[in-house]
Amino acid sequence: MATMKQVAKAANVSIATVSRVINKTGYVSPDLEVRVQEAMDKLAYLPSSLARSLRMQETRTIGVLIPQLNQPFFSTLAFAIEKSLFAQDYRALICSAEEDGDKERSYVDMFLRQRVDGVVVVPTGHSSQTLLPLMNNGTPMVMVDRYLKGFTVNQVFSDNVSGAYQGMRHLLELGHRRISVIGTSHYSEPMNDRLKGIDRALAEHGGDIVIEHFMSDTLQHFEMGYDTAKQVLTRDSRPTAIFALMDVIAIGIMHAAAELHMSIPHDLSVIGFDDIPLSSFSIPTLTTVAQPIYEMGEVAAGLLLKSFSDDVVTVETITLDTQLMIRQSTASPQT
Amino acid sequence: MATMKQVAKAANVSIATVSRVINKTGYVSPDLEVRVQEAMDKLAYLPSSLARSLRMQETRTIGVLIPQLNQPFFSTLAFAIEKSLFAQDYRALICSAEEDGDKERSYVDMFLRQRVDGVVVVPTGHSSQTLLPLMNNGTPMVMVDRYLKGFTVNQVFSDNVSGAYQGMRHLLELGHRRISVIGTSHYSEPMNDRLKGIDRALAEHGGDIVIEHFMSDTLQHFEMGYDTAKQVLTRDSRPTAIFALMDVIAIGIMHAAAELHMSIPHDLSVIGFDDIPLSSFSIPTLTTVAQPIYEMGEVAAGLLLKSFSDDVVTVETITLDTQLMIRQSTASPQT
DNA sequence: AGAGATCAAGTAAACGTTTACTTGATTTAT
DNA sequence: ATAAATCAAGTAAACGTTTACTTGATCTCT
Repeated sequence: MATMKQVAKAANVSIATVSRVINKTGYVSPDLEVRVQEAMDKLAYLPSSLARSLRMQETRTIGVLIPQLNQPFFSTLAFAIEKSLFAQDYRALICSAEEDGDKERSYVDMFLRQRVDGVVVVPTGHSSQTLLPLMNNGTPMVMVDRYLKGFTVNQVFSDNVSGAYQGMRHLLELGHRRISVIGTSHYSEPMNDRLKGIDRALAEHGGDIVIEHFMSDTLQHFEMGYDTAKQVLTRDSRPTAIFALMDVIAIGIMHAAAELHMSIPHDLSVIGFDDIPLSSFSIPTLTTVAQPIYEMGEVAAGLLLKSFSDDVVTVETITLDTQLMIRQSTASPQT
Repeated sequence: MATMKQVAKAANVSIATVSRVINKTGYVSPDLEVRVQEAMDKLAYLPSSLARSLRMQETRTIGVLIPQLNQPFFSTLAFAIEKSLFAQDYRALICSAEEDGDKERSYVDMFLRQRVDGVVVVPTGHSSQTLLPLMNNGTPMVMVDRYLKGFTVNQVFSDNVSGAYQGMRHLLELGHRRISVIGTSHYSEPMNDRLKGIDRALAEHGGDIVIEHFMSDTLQHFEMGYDTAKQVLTRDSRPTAIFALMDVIAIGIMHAAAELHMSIPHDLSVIGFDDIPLSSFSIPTLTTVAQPIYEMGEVAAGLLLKSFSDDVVTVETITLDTQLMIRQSTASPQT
C-alpha cells in the first residue's frame, strides 16, 4: 500500500496538503485538489488507520466481548452491536470468551493493547477481576444482559423479572400445578432474576404448586435441555409444564419429549425465554418470553457512543421490556 | 494507559531496555529486568499494538469476511476461524456483508485501511470487483465455501458435488421418484455444485424421475423454505421428497409440512445440507449432508498463516469430504 | 600492563499520519 | 504607496514502538 508521502510526491504537493484533501480540513485550491485525488486513485491509496489512530489517540474501534458466540441470542446481539457501530463509522472487535474466565481475561488484555475506544461486554461473571483492568484504565464500558456487582457502568438489560413473571403466569393461568424450571447456572444474574419473576408469580398465586429447579452448566444448551428433560420426564411424577430459561434449552426439551412419545402441548407444555428466530419455526412453535435482542444491541452501542461525546461521566441503566409470545407449545394440562 | 517512556522513567532505564524486556530480545541484567517488570506492573502497562504494528509493518490481524453472520453455517465457520487465529496470536476482524456487494466493498476498504496481514473471505459473489482491491494490494487471501472465477487464491471447500450426489442417491435408493429441490440463488457456485451432484445421481439412475428446482434469494432462510414448501406441497402432484440445499431451509420446510398436517418422514422425506447443530435436535431429526464446518475454518486459517511463512507464493485448493448423516427425516415413500 | 574483544545499555531514526506553526504571496486599508 | 491583514501551502514535531548503531566498561590474551 502506498503512503501519503508517495501520494504527495506524485501530486507534487506536501503531505499536509494531501492530509487536508483527505480529511477536508482546511482550504485547498481546486487544481491541487484534483491533482491529489488523481494521485490517490492512481496509487489506489487508502490512509493507514494505524498511523492515524496513533497520532489521533483514538482508534474508532470498540471491543465487543460475548460469553458464547455459538448461541443464537448472543450472536444476534453481537451482530446488532456491530451493525450499529459500523453505521457510526466505528469498528467492532467481536470476541467470544466461551464462558471461560481466562479467555475473557486475555481478550480484555487484547482490548487494552489495541487501545479500543470503548467496550460492550456481556461478562462471563466468572470473576469480576477479569474486567477490572478496563475499569482502572478508564475505558468507557457498557454492560449488556448480565451484570456484575460493584461495577458502576452503563447497563442494558431486558426485564427478566417481569418477563419470567408473565411466562409463569401464563402457565398458571393455563392450570398447570406441577412445573419444572430448567436453566443454566452460567453466570446466573439474569437467571436469578428469571427465577425471581417465577417466584413472584407463584407467591401471587399461592398454594398448591409443585415446582422444581434444575440448573446445570453445560455449554451445549440443546443437549442440556435434552438430558435434563429426559431425566425429569421419566420419573414417577412428571411435571405438566416446563419453563426453559432459554429457548435453546426448550428446543432440547421438546426433542426429549418427542423421543419419549409425548406430544406437545398435549402431554407437556414448554415455554422458553429469548425468542430466537428458530422459536417461530420449531415444531411445534415455541411459546416464549421475547427479549428485544436487536434493540438491546442498538441501545448498548448508542449508549457507548453517547458517553464519548458527553463531557460529564453519567451512568445509565436501561431496562427494555420483554413480551410474552404465545405460540403452540403451551396449553392447559390434561385432567 | 501508560507508555513505554513512562515505564522507562519509572524503572530508571532507557526505553530500549524496556522493549528488550518485553520482547525478550537481547540480554538484560537481572536487576534491571525486575525493575522494569515492577514498573510495568505498577503502571499496569500493556504495549500499544498500534505503535508496534506501525513500526513492524505487520498487524497480526486478519480480516474475516462472511456473507451473512446470522446463519448458523457461517457463524460457526467464522467462529472456528477466529479460534484458530487466536491460538496463533492473530486477531480476527469479523464482518458480515449481508449478501450486499456494497457492504462487502466497504469492508474490503476497511481491511486495507487497517492494514490487515491477510483475509479469509466467503465472497457474496455479487461482483468479483469488490475483492479486486485486495488482490491488487497483494493481501494474502483464502477463499472458503464459495469461489470466484478469475481469482487464483488459496481455497477451501467441502465436496459439494459428491455430497449432493450421496444425498440424492439416498433419496433414490429409498424409492423416491418425485422430488423437489429447494435452494438459494445467493451466490450460487456451491449451490450449482450441489445441483451438479444431484444431476449426476439422476443420470446414473436413469429414467422416470420427476424433479423440479426452486431457487429463491430471500435472506431469511427459515422463511424461504417455509414459503416455497407451502407452495410446492399444496399443488396437485406433490413430491414425496424434498432436497433442501441448506439445513436452515429444511427447517422451514419441515415447519410448513407440519402446518399442512403432513408427517415426516411418513408423508414427506426431507434431506438437508450442512449439518448445523440444530439438525440433531429438530423434530424429527434431519437427515443431511454434513460439511466439516469447523475443520473448514481451521484449514482456512492454517492455509493463510502458512502462506505468510512460505517465501514462494503457492496456491492450493483443498476440498474436504462431506458425509451423509442419515437421521429421522427420510424414509421410503408410501406406495 | 595494555590492546583488542566482548557486551550491556543507551541514543536516535523510522514507521505514516495530523496539526501547530511558519512562510511568503496577495489583498486590503490608509 | 506602503503597512497590515489574510490565507494557501509547506515544514516539522509528535503519537509509541523497534532496532541499527554507538558508547563505554569489563574481560581476555600476550
